Amino acid sequence: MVPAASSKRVHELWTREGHTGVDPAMTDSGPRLGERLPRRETYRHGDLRRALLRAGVELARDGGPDAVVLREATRRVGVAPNAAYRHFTDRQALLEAVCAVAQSELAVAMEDQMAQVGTPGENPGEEAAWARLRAVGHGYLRFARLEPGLFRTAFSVPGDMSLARDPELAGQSGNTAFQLLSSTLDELAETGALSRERRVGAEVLAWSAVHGLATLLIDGPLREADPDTAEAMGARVISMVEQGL
Amino acid sequence: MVPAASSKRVHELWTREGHTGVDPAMTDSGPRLGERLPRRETYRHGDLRRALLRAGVELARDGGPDAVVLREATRRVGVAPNAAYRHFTDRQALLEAVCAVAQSELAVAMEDQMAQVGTPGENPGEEAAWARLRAVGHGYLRFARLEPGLFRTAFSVPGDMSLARDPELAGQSGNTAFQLLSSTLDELAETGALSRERRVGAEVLAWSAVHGLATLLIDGPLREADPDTAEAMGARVISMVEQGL
DNA sequence: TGTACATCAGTGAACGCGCGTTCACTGATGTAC
DNA sequence: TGTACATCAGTGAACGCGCGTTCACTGATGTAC
Repeated sequence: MVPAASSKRVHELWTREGHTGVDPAMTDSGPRLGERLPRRETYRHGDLRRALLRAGVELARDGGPDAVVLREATRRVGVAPNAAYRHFTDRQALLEAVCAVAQSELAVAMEDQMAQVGTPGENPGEEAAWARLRAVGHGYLRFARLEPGLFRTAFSVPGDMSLARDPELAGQSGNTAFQLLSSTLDELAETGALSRERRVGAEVLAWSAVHGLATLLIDGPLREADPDTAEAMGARVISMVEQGL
Repeated sequence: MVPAASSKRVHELWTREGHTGVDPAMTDSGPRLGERLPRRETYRHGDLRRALLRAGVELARDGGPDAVVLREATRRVGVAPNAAYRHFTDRQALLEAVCAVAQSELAVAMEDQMAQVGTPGENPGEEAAWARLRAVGHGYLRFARLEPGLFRTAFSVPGDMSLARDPELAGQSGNTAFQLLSSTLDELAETGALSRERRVGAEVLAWSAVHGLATLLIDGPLREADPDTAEAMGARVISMVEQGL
């Protein structure tokens, strides 16, 4: 519909190799970042890669990773099934791109919660650091409950800790979900709230607790829990982490 | 091959409606429970339902819930694809039966760990109660790491906490995984190690932490961790639960 | 005890489905002269 | 500025695959007489 801004440079900013944080085009559709004049307004389609990615994200949102079906994405965009192969080598490549978006959105959800506490610069001290840790956890749980399909997609693609710092998976601050957790724990160590010894490997402790609750709530036996109960469980799990660290 | 013992009563003991604990026929193949003489040695096949279930469990073991493919199960048993419909209403019914076996095996894995500590009768007191709680967690993690396919299958079928006490999902003691956790926490409350207030909802805390680590280790970003690291992470998560409860 | 019959576990063939992917193509776009 | 040409994004048709499921059947088993 609306042709996207697309000098090659700008175009690349919004494709797999370049973006940081959640691609605004996943929700908007107007031209972006007009620092350079677009050399042309459209390709044949306009910007099929991004359109397919957006369709893939919607599929993941509604049905998780298995719902990211290449033919359905092309159908939604109004294009022949094989057109996708101009932009993704195969279905797996599309799924991986969608997964990266999902991870970015997770990081953004965590940043949103953290913003309510303020940055360490704005709001220093031990108690604020603990509050930021709680915000990390609540953001994670909130995203899982509000976007279960994307949450599942974020963890669906083979990939290990080597990606934990991949800027492609980052939120608006340029940090990934893992980095947000990690730097908050660093801060707790710096304020002295956490001994050096206890700091080591603390990521796994916090992450396990919150990830487990998220999984049990959205896919597991706790899936029938109402939002208030889920919220209360989240608060208790997070408080267990605080005490147990 | 080997015809199974099968008076109607005995037969039902090993089918969906009747069994407790892990069906030994999932691993053995000889006749069982000979208290009654079999009225006949075989059906056409012998005992197709159980054979299909066993094949389904092997598929789940190797590839998780998605690998439980009805046609493949019949192929392995050496029977026409539609023969399965004499014993399962559809593929979902087979998957649910496999899921029940997986949950039983999880409970058994936990019982095995707990047996090393001894029952509350054999080994009473607060410290032993904590040791039993650690055993519950280690059994859970051990099963996830040794049988990731079955672990994923155990949590793959829609079903909520109303099944938490379903004898069909129980281990050898007749308790489900959830009941093993729950009664261990009860014991901690009785010895005074856990106040009434902290006892409430404690299942979710312990379960979340351990389930989260299991998920991250087998399907998630920690999947590359070597066994020793995984073991150490498990110990730390469990110790966090102890301190955080 | 022997025979006719009913049951129902398993067969054989076929169905429609939707998927991912490949092929040779076409025609709008951007570029070289 | 105008024309010929190369590029390559998207087309149209088709492929093979494996799945779950349905149908009318057959023939061994257990039962009624």
